[in-house]
Amino acid sequence: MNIKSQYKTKHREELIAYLETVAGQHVTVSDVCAYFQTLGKPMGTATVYRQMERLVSEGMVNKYIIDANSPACFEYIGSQEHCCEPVCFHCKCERCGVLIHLHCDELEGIAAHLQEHHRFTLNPMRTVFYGICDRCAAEEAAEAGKQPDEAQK
Amino acid sequence: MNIKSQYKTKHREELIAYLETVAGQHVTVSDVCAYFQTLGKPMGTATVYRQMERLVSEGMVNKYIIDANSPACFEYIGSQEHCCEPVCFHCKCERCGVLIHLHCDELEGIAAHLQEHHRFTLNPMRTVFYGICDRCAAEEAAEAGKQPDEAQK
DNA sequence: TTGCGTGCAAAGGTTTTGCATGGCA
DNA sequence: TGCCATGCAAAACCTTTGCACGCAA
Repeated sequence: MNIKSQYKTKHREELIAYLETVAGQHVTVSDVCAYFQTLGKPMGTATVYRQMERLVSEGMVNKYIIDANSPACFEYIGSQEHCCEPVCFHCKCERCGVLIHLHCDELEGIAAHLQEHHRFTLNPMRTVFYGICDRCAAEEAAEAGKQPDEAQK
Repeated sequence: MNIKSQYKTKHREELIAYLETVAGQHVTVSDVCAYFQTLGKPMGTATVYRQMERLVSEGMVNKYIIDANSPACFEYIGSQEHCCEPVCFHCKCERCGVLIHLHCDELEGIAAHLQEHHRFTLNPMRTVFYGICDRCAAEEAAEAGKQPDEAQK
């Protein structure tokens, strides 16, 4: 699960530094490229993809697939210092994009259940629950109330 | 949530008939096209996409987005004739990529739990549990035993 | 007859890959 | 010095779209 090589290049450090400044938000590869472009320190698309892939497998960054046609979103989560004792679960609102961190014993039971009954070793760092947060649910309900036939799109 | 038009074309009927025969399994658009190709009744890619989109909005088919690089998976659920809930959960192995789909009452409790205790409306169609399948876990353990430093790739 | 459905091809966008060059250790 | 990282460009891939024709109602 660990990555071996890893030269500590300037690009890598700058990328991590930038990600830290937007921790808790989601950024796309093109966001990253645009940012370094404006800094006068352009970073190639391939480089960003390759570094992101590595950061994801290192557990330092989460990757979210919102939609097949949208670019992937990345979120810096650091070294999970805040998630040390219990496992940290993430819920992502598909509508407003808010990311909710949960420390919940009952959810931890999922991992045990999957292991025992389905022989599947869950990786909570990589797993994201997609859905609708309560605020968006309320807003959608309100919209549906106004225009019952146009709730979608 | 309903679609208006709807001519009852032959392609549509044949597509639904095929989907019924693979109910409970995942199929991609290219699977569908390949199937009709072998039947000598080729169906255009665009047609399949357009019909699938409609079937999804009609609630007859579920669409699953597993990974940014994988094609979307579709699953026929019909008119919910079969007793259980139409939604299934997915486990994706990070190592070999195998996709496991589960119809599991205990996992469905998660949705209820998230709703009641965290006010989060889970979307099981978008949610994928990442982890390691049992076969890969066994292989990794074997590799780790042989060569502790080369578990990956 | 009207207008949706279909097929083909091309476009759109994201992500990956090949290869030569540059930088870290 | 060796090997990884980078950049550029091109490829690969899935999905959508435009347009002309065919078919359902």
